[in-house]
Amino acid sequence: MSVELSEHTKLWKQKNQRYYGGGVETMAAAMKTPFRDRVELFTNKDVLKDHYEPEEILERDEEIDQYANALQDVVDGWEPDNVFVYGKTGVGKTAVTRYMMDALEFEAEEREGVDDVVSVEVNCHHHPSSYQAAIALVNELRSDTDRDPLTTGLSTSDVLNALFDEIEAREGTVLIVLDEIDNLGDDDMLLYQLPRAKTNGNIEDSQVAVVGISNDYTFRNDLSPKVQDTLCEREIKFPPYDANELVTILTDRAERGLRGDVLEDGVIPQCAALAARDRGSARQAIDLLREAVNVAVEDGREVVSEEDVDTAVERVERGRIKDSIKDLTTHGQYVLLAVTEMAVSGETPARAKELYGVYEEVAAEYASEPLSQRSVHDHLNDLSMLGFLRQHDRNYGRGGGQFFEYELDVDAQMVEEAMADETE
DNA sequence: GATCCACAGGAAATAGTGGCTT
DNA sequence: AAGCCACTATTTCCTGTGGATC
Repeated sequence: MSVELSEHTKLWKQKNQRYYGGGVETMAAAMKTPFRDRVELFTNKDVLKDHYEPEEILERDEEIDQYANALQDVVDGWEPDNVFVYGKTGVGKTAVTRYMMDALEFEAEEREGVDDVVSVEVNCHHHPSSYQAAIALVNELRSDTDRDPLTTGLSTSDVLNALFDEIEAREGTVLIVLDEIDNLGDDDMLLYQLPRAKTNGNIEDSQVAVVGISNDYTFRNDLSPKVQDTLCEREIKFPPYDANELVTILTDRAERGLRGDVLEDGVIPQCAALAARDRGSARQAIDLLREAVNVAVEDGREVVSEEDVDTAVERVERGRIKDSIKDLTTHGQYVLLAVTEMAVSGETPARAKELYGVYEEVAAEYASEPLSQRSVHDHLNDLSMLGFLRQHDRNYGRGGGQFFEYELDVDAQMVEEAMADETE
């Protein structure tokens, strides 16, 4: 009986034969490794990664002007306005804000008679309540001193007082940047307290301004009116990038991060067009470009073609789904699986009641007590918000009543793959 | 125009986690 | 160790709602 040997097993056997057969001196010389020679297309990989911060901001001149206008008071030595920045993900809000903060700190240093400026940034995605964000702010402010960081367990007022103390100790202008501020939901406490710290006498020697960054414009309307007025003294809107702007950005990144001759002419325009049509996000466009290059590299080719972009689209989408599935609670995942199962057997759109039955089976498969219907409702709602599901409002009146039907809004196969990795 | 279906989703209560203070 | 405190995920109970039907 003969077994078909894999490519790598054959190589391994050959190596052993050559070495133990005495043909070569060392193991290394006999070795033919599974690693291939491949041509390096990147000159700097970081430039195309998510966390890369561009040193130059492109195609956002108008927004930078508006920003500078809003913060001019700081440079002139006045109490600054609070700023509310909004726009979808990947349109440069955070990058421009960081750039402005650096510029501001520098400018304040240069000018005579202007107080020092300090900026602290906290991402509310990781600290999704006023309380937690306040703690993070204190720790951020303490990070360049030798004071111990705060942990949870303190009462709200203790945390606030600690925060005011830190701000006061700076004796200058403190700009508090709250990124992804919509994650605070309707928890106003911090947003209410900070702008009023001065009038309430919590702070005397320093000045505070809040810069709120939000993906979601409706967040502004959810705030209580009092907070809305103070927080949104200045509003700066970041529109999505159009295809031309994305071409500029991608061209710049390609020049910094790739060898000169690796992209076919159509690649950058195609990435730009796809991203512009979808969300107008620079991050998305750059992800596409990077993955397209990776596809070519893995294939051992030296030139990136437009077909590689098509493959990249699928990969990026898959990665996105995988990441957000990871963030779901286990029961959120089961509910999603239930919908996926029904979608595969062609039973969607389905109403919550039907889905609940399938969900119970899924939970049983994972030896988990099923949650109540009410909770599954909430999970279905969450999944719709996150873009996994689409909700259809149905109303058949007296005979049928009002209810929702749900269907999958992403590729069923991708969900199954991602879930398989997740629950292994 | 009143009625009523079949839910959606709000409110309050509960259980459980993790960490600080005394 | 006991007592707080904040926070999350969940359950139970219950009110609200749009529009087809009476």
